[in-house]
Amino acid sequence: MPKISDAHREMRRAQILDAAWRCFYREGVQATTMEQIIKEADMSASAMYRYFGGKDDIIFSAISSSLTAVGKLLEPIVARDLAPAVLVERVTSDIETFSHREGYNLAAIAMHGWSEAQRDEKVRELIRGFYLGFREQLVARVVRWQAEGAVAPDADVAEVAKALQSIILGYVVQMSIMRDVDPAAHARGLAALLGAGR
Amino acid sequence: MPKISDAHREMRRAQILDAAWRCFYREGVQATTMEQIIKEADMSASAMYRYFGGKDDIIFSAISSSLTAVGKLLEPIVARDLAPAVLVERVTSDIETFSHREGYNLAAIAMHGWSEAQRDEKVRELIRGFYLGFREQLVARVVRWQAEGAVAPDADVAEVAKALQSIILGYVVQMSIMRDVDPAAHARGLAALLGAGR
Amino acid sequence: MPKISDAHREMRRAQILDAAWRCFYREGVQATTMEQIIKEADMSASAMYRYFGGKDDIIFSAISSSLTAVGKLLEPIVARDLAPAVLVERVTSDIETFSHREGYNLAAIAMHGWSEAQRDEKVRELIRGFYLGFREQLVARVVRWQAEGAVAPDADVAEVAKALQSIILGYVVQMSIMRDVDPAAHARGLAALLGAGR
Amino acid sequence: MPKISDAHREMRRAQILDAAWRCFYREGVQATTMEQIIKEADMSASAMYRYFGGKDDIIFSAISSSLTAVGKLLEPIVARDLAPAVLVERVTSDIETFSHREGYNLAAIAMHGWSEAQRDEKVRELIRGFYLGFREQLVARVVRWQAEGAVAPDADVAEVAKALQSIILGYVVQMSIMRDVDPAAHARGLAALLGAGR
DNA sequence: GATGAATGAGTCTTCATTCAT
DNA sequence: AATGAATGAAGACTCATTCAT
Repeated sequence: MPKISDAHREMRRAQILDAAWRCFYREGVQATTMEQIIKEADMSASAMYRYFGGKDDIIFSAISSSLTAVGKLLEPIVARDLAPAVLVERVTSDIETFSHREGYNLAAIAMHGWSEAQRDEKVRELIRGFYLGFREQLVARVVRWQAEGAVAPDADVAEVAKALQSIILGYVVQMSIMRDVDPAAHARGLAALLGAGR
Repeated sequence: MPKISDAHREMRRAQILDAAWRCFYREGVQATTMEQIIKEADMSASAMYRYFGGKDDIIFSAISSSLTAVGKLLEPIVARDLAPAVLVERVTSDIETFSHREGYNLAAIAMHGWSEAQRDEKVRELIRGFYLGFREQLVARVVRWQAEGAVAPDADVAEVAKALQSIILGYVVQMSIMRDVDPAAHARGLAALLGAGR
Repeated sequence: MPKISDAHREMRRAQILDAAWRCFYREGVQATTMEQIIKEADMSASAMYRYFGGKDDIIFSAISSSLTAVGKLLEPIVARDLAPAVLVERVTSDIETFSHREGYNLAAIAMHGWSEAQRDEKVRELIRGFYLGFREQLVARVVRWQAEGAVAPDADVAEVAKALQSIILGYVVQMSIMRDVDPAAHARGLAALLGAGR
Repeated sequence: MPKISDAHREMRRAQILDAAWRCFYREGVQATTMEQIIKEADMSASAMYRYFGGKDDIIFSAISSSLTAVGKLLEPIVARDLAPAVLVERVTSDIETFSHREGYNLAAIAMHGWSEAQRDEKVRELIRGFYLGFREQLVARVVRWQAEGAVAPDADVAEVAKALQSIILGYVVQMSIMRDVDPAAHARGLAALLGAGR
């Protein structure tokens, strides 16, 4: 009897979070009203409050689920044995693909999440934790590059990972603001710059 | 006589925009209320509407004036003859300094501005225009690096500038979310990565 | 077969009314929500509506059953042959005992009932009817006091009963507001005052 | 300039509290909506919130101002040199007169206040403090009766005052529930009862 | 007979903006 | 030019009640 209830509950929650992101993407997180989310999710106000404690809960859960989705997307790429510029290309390319396939702009969502993080410490901790986890994976990647001789043996791997993460995050910014970047071209530009290190 | 009025007007506008940023930084752009700005600027509601058309006008003007300030800060650095990693270090270092000196977090402001850009096309055009202008300066810088042999002669300078801009923007993201980056270390990490291009 | 059903029905109704009073006592009658009663009675919303027509029905029935309980409590006391001050002491003492034994504060319940009576004529009629019935018993008591010479032969027994009822009701008020009254002390104070009539 | 503001403020607050009592009297405290008070006070919702922090603030202030009014009414009566039954008659008679003159039923208001006191400790403390203050005046009165020989010299004056207060409070209850009491008849009944103490 | 998810109307409160003074 | 009291519309959230299962 309650078996249906549990699966049903998760389905409803996902339906609501999806609707929320479609609104957040269009209107911004704070400017989105509960009424908009409710209408987008095609349910009643009171039904919504059965699944989430309130607007803050929806915002937090939406950002959280978004990060989980991005994590699932990027983890396998970083695990592969790719050179720096190629890694950046694959990551940015997958972000682009994911954005368009899912119907909501992942880059726009990131901007809203970062903004929200500035005013809500809990959200900042959530995003920060996720990014630090991703950075750990980058560190592991850099360690292997170092073993292969692709990175100087005396380099601080943590510092390299931070620089690498800057490039990826900066791409997302340009993707959502200038909208004139392209994974392949960006990777070529990076590769040319990498050669400049000599 | 109207000269004083004009100067007065500009002073009042600046006072309001400063107050607005202090609020936006704490609360987020959309979540900030006019009442908060009014109290922070220490003036009456009606006085406020004498200097700005409304909330949207304040948001747009605040972002615009912020960009102008950042432009003035960065232009001289890009004009100097610095190697890539050094350039990035100087730019990020100046952003850090500027943030703390002015009493409001420039990185946080950037997040809010980018978020706002996703829902207000006019704001996006404003920021985009500014970033494209900055990129032009980076292109000029890359051209000179190419002339000096620091960048491969067959590289597309626009692509290189975009990659460079990613690094700077990504630094700002990490500065506002992870808050564990440091201009010098970040530049060292980048330098190590640049050497990887061989 | 319908006999069990009837007994079951009455048990369920009593269970609900008990739960309702525990809520009313804590939250006030109007401020109590159906959800609170439902949770306190540990049943489903729809089950509740099978036994009562709605919130108003529960309120009315709860007050009614409460009055019945108080009636059963007080009737035997008034029937006994006690002097005025002793009667008041026994009545107030039994109200105190009943309050604590049953786990819900009878005096608090009275306040809520009286308040509800101000806005719902049906409730007022219910309580009024009960109090008039109790007063009848007091009248009978006063008649006997008069016969015994304890009350002046020319006194209007109805007026004396009203005065007596005031003392009892006023005790309940002080019990729920000041919470510093005690049946014995109160009766002693009354006895001292009674002597003042000479 | 702000001189008008202060007088204006108090006038507005009084206007709102008056409107609130008219509503509380009809609907009960909790069941009264802000919309009703707003309409009754003939102002906008936002204007209301300029003068009171919210519904709870209005409730508390309304009860508080009501107690102050009752205090002003009763103090001079208790100060006079009257016999017990006469004192009760004057007090109840003035409460009756005040109720009808002011256009809102003071007894009904008392019921609502007592009920509210059961669920809001701050309200209970407010009312309790007021009643204890009134009781102090009664104690002073009893002391003088004792000096005059109208009360037994060994009686505990505090206990007598409590009994006296019960009679007054109980009258108010009967006034609002049975609505068949009358100050003079009630005082006569009390006097007959007082004589019963011999 | 029982459940608990769903609802629409309503609740308190706040907002950006205006206007009499 | 300046004030700050006032507003109508909208904000988040809750309620008593019903109905498909």
